Amino acid sequence: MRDPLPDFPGYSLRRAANATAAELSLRLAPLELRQVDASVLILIGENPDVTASALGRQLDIQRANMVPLLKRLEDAGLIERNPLDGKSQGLALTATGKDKCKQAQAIIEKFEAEMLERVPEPHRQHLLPALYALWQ
Amino acid sequence: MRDPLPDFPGYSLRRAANATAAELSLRLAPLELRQVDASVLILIGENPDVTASALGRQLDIQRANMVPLLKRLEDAGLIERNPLDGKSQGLALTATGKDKCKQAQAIIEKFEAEMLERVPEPHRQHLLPALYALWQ
DNA sequence: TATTGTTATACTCTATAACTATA
DNA sequence: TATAGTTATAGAGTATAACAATA
Repeated sequence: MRDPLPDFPGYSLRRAANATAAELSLRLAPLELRQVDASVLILIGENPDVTASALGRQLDIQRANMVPLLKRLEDAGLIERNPLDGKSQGLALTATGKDKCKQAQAIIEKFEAEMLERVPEPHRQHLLPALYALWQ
Repeated sequence: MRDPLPDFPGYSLRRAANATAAELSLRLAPLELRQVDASVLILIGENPDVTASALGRQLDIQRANMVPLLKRLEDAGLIERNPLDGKSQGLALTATGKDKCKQAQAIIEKFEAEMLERVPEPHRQHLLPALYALWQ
């Protein structure tokens, strides 16, 4: 079939994102974590006592949608909430959460490395800076 | 906030894809087309008498999900169906569809050019080949 | 036996509006 | 007055299973 679409960087960007996201999801499935769960765990791990609102802003997730997401992580025993003042609550990883987060990071780092290996050498080092420029 | 995520190519890939897709959607909105609608119109334009199933395979869209998509385009008067045999139907652009497709292509090409301009010069030419390697 | 087009449905993800309580 | 957390809900987008008709 004649298909001019893959020559559009925007189209290939979407297809590449879909393909890699699908694969990472499969690899995280044994941990019973979605990608966004792993992202949240990593951010909480790096920023103890971060609030749900701040996480949402950083990850481009609406406050309202953080509620069920954090509830799932809390119900799974991975995070805990500590009141900072009367209205804010700081998030932190539990011991189980820290362990799960480490496992997720190992999977992600392996995945990222393998992903980069698929990119032909001359282009490899340019991928991250190019992508970065498109959303930062 | 400490955030190691943007240094993961896979994460930046997803963020870049989301950001650019959101912008292209805004630009296509005046035509009352979604991105996938534009993709379908372009493919039909390049491949007269293509079938719904073949389109789905090319675009990674399930047969079942092509039905409401094509119905919308047909109801909008952009495509028409011609029986190829007893069970397959060839798709083609109507005159209105050809016009709409041209407008969409103009918007997309302008968008793609502006998107590439945002990528610093030394990285620009490497983006498409790098992305291509990740999903093809 | 495989494929096309289709229906129905469920599930996830996301967006929006509204409400309360507090800073 | 702005912000944090929450609830409820609606809309996309996608996945799955099943079916009839035809190749």
